[in-house]
Amino acid sequence: MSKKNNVLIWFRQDLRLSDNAALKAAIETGNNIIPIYIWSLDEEKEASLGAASRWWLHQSLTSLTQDLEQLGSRLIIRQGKALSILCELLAETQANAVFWNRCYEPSIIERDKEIKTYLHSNNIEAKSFNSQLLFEPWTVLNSSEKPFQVFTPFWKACLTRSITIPISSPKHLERPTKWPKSLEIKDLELKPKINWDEGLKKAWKVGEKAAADQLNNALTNVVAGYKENRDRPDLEGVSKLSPYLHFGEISPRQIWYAVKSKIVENSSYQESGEAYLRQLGWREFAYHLLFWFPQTVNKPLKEKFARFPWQTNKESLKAWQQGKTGYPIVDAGMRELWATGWMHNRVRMIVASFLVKDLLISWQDGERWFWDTLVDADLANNVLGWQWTAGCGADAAPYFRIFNPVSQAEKFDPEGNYIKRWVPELKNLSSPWIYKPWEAPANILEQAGVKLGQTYPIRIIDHQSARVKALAALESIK
DNA sequence: TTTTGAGTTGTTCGA
DNA sequence: GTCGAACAACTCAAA
Repeated sequence: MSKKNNVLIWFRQDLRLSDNAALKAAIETGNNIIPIYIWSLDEEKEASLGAASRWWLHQSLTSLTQDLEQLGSRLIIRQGKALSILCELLAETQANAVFWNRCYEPSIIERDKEIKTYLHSNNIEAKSFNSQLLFEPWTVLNSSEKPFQVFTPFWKACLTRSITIPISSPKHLERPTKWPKSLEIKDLELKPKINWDEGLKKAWKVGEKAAADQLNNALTNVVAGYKENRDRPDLEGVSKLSPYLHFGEISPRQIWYAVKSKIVENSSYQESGEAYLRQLGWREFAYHLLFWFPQTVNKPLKEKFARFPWQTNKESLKAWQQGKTGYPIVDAGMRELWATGWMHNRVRMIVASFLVKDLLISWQDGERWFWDTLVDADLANNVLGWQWTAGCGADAAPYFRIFNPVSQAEKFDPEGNYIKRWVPELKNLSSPWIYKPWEAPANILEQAGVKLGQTYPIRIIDHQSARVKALAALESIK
């Protein structure tokens, strides 16, 4: 019997065993599989994780390790520059191949190219696969062979293509005769040093199994009512799959086919099902734009926005970050974010519009805060969302679309339950005062136990005049 | 080739 | 209270 070779399977943003194209290809070589994870702190600068995402990663690696052990395998963890670590591991294990699934952050694309070139020149097989997107960004072009900059035609073009059917999990992984050394997960120091993660622990179960449960829950309880409830932060109206998607604990193809089969089962599911899948389309669009316009990581796509008169105001920024703006819906959102590492998408738009258009603080400041506090922080999606709100991105919101934080709250949190949950000091106020406590009569405030400036902040800005200023600022860059 | 209409997520104003 | 219009500029695709 001939001795088998070893092959490295390099886990990155694909922390799952099912529908993992690189893993499948590694298995098909018939060789022994050595699963590895490399924590490259300094190297992946644009994608280097924020605190909430690190917390998630710790849990996710723990879960992946357990899942691999069930297959008789392990996860080898190392820390350092990816190429150096790969070379070390190749030497230690005598492996002759490295397989991975592609990432699309510009700095990671560059790094991975260098790694591939280096390995090939040293006669190591290095192969990358698509397991994170429905469509590779370079394959979706308009009739002039250029990247789309408007969502609807982009998505229409996508829908004419076929989507690869997901692969099921392996039952067993061949192990090497000798395992290389591994760090322990705790050595990566991903968990916070001070104990601020209680809310995250309560809000989330992490890992591939949890992702599948979350999807099943969404298929049963969310997707059918998606069209109607997706904008309601007070209800269970969205799937909350974003962090699982970011870390690759579930793949978009798995979600795609799960929703499609629900539609086939029950045609009344169709309209909402397709509205839901369209959101996967937005994720694709974000990756597509980041690939074609990598400078948008920190620069506005619409160049005239480089001249926009952004304000620096540390106090206002801090009030926004801490959920102390005096606008209940904004504060509720920012506090939900801080407590759970997540915020409802409708509320993300409201708080982002408030930062960018009411406070005139740059979208990059908002983007950084979201990056650090979201468990689903994802470069492509975060940049698209903030540029869209600021009006400087592809297919952006029109400049005159300035969200009114009072009417948005009245419309999408009609009972005020979302506000009451996250801003409990207002819980005894009723409609309409809960949306605008500064207009409430003194006796109402008193009955509700609210003292503006003491129990709840006085609003830091007047929306009506802020709106006028924002329009003038936008006029100034025309 | 040129033209035309439509395009995730809104607000305000005046009839 | 409800309703329609106006609020740019530009990309894209179909006519």
